[in-house]
Amino acid sequence: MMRINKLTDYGIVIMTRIADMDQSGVHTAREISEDTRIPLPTVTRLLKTLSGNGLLDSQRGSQGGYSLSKSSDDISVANIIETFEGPIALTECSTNTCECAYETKCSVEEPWQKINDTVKNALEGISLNQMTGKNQNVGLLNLSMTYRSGM
Amino acid sequence: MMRINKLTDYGIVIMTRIADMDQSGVHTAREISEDTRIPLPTVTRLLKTLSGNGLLDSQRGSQGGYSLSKSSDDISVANIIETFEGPIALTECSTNTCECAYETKCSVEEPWQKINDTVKNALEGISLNQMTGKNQNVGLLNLSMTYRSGM
DNA sequence: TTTAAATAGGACTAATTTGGTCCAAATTAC
DNA sequence: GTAATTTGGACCAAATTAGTCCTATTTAAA
Repeated sequence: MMRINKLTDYGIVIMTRIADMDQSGVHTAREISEDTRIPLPTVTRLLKTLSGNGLLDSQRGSQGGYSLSKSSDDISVANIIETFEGPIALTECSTNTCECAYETKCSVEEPWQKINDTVKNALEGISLNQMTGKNQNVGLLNLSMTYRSGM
Repeated sequence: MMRINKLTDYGIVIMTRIADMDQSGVHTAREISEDTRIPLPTVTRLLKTLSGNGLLDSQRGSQGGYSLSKSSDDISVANIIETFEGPIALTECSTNTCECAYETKCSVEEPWQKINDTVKNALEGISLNQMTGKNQNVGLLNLSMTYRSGM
């Protein structure tokens, strides 16, 4: 159904939640799990991935936890998705590793590249800040202005 | 990796191939299989789905086969994707059956709706004709003008 | 009217991906 | 030193996807 994965969805929920809470503060896996009701083992795994990819800073040990590595204005939905799913590409053909077993695919390659760029641009245009509750309305206005003008 | 399914990809290849060949002619599953090198059983299943959803007309019996149900200008990539994967929606939240088990998801719902609209618009803007070899360059020009102006 | 060439419908299995859990190790504050 | 954390990785279960196969139906043409 051309969905992003559930874990990616969770990842966005978690990032949004951290941004919604104290942005400068440090939050533990347990805290986030209780807050989002996503099971703890799953949350820890997601947090590891997010920090491993530089979207979160981590602090080990007692009183440790995770915090945003940069402002929620500077983190895009595309950043989060790519953390979990790799480069945004609807078909293999649009990645560099295209083998094109069927020759017809190749005539189709460039249009796909454009399609993927469009999708990627859309996702890069949404900041984490726009996903939070506080700034939701502002974010929506910006967003709809951004993409409607071209369609 | 946020990909469309392999079968959907095949579906697009098959439709493109039919559009590339004689558009008004009738083509059998065997012919298309040999042409695209996609295994026959898989091709027959895909063709059944495509005709069942109205993108292809089918004619049974000897001398039968499949043909485009309408002009390749009037068939979009979105049409083909939706045939195999249902409504284009990156998250469940953006469909009508959203249950929002985690309350944070809801603050995120509207941005997602916008994102999905963007993706959907992009895919609706690509016609099958633009995917074919002949009209490739023309199609690309149109496409890039369409979506670049807004980004 | 028989036969061959097609599509139609659906059941079924294998392969792959995804979701989720768990454990042992390393780090840090108190 | 101890408790609270993250880190890294292995592991399994569940769900989805890919692919095949069989039988029925339809149609053109010999």
